[in-house]
Amino acid sequence: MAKPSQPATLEDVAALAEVSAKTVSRVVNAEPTVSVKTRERVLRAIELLDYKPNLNARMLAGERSYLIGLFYDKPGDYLTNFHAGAADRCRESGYHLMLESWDRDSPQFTRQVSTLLRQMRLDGVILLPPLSDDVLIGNILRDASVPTVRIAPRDHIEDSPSIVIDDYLAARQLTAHLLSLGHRRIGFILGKPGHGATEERYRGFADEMRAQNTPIEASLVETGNFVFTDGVACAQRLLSVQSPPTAIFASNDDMAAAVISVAHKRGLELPTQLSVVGFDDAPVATMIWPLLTTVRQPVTTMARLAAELIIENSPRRLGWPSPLPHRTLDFELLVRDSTAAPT
Amino acid sequence: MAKPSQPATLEDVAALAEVSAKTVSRVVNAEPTVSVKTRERVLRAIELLDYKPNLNARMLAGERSYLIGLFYDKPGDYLTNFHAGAADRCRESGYHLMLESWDRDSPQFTRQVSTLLRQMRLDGVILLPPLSDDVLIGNILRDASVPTVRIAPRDHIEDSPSIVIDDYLAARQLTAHLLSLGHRRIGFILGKPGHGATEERYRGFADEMRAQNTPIEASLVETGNFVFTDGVACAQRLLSVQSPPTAIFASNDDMAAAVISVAHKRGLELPTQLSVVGFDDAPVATMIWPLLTTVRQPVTTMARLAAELIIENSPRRLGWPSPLPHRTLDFELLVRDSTAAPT
DNA sequence: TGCCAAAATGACAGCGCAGTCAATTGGAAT
DNA sequence: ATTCCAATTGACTGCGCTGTCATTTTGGCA
Repeated sequence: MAKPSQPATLEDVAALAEVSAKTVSRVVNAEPTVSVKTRERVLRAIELLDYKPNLNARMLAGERSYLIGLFYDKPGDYLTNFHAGAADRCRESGYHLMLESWDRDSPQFTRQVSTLLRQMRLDGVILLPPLSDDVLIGNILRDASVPTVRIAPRDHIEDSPSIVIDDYLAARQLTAHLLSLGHRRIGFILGKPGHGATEERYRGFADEMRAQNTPIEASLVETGNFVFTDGVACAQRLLSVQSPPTAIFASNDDMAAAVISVAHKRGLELPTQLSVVGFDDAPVATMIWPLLTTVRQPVTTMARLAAELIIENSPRRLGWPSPLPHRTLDFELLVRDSTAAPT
Repeated sequence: MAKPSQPATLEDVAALAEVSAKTVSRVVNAEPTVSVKTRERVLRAIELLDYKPNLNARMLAGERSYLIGLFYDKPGDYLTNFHAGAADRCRESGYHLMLESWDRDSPQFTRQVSTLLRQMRLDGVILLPPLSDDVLIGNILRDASVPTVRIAPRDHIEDSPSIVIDDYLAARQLTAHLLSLGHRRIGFILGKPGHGATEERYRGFADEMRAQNTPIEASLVETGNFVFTDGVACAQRLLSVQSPPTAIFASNDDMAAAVISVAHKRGLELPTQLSVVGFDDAPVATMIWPLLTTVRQPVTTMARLAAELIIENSPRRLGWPSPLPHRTLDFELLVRDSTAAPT
């Protein structure tokens, strides 16, 4: 592995292998029309010169960019995991990730996105919630015909693949767990209205309650917008009603942590006097006591899959395969220390 | 703002403005040698065609890439904030961030990094801890002469700028806070050995204790490696000694959360029976009860600054200005609910 | 052996821009 | 008006690669 001060180019390899630059290009791009003998000679030259194709040139000349956009707006802690998973998959195929942070509420949002898209070709874009449900950005991407994969969108959008877990089913199972422990008065803290997960998780809760003939009291349903501070307020209200719930289902772990912190402050004994479940297995879920019973999404796997969908469809620019890939991945129910039978 | 299906190029603008492509290039790059009249005409044409320079072409043709690498390996929660800050600053100057996740312990680490560097020109790289102290990656970047900014490195490395907060001073102040409350037996949980912050924070603690004639007991110093689970073990040991400490200084918030969770589990009354301080103002700091007394690093500001250093030095490829910029930013002492006078 | 289609290879242009250097212009000084 | 220099502008090239299409080679078959 020689290490020339000036990186080797296609021409250099071509000269060494005594073929044309175009043939080297063919080998690099794994085009089938190269004889075995030639291919091997070229590969040896590539090895020898430690040749790496220049991405910028490829982007400029070719129709691929080897770049995938990962767009987010105020994500939770999972961003790090998600990025790691997607980056990993990208590296395997010589792709790269361009992580872009947007502010959906900024007046410049639209302009910024379309500027980016026209500045560089992206082979695809992965949309993280809540961007997965954003019509504006969806349209921009469609108009620019950038293949888009949505993570956990509210609805299946019929022009782009999506990757989800079954929030509804997970919520049902979590509720069933609480019910099986003997809880009957269960409080529920909703996420942010309009967010896909908010509806599904509540629907799962409500259906399971109904299935087991347990009434849902209106006074025990609060809206916490997925954030800790709102969760605190919800918990306080929930625990102040005449006959407080024996268990609380928070739509995510941050809000569950809020419930637990309020309970601690009030001197409640956990989990005996109050059971709490969250959702997401966020870092905080295992950084408090009692450890949260929650649902884990396979974030890293989702990320890999999202990147993979784009990478695999990138060469042929024919659009997505049909039927459109909508993958539902398995979640994991994590029963930990925050749930117990009511006293 | 017309919206042609085919993005406008330099040529298009040149034609409309009735100048040469090169002149448009000059305007776009804010070169001084363009007459006011011409510049205005060109600017109008740019506006009209909504022209955006193609990044790939710029990278290929010019000596700049408008790309900054943000390299990390297992960062904490602050990554999201850091990325957002850096991305923000980048966008202001038409730059982009390439977030790269490495595994320092992987045998392919070196090869992967140098492959990336030869695949695309980066105008600079920002190294997040613990990569800031990594000699291997430092050398690769130096050999490739990629301007590098280190975040919170252990030592000032004299060939690249760094951005730090004064961990030592912050730790002293945090310790002084505990001391002023009346604590004398104070436990300490160290971070990961070798990590820059680990040493500085302990040094600050030790110096302040010494300055106030308070002995440090060897049995009250544990090593928690900055992670929650190790923090749990440390806390258990610390609270099991014959006469346990009345306060515990954890080198970061995750470990402080661990102390609090153990205390809850043991039924200790917080903060009266045990005061706890953390470091970083991580998300968990405000997602538990009692809210953590801690130190906030201006992560977003650090990120902006790091990006800015690279952006500003990018045009002239003369290397860093001298003296080398080593910025120490102000931290913020956040006294919240986890500290009180001992009973 | 010769013929032909298929397979393999190469020549060349051009992606969109910035660097180089030569050509032109403008204006101040004479 | 003339001269001269600095300010301004443009022509041209090449960055490293891929797409297109022409050319050469190969192998199967008559």
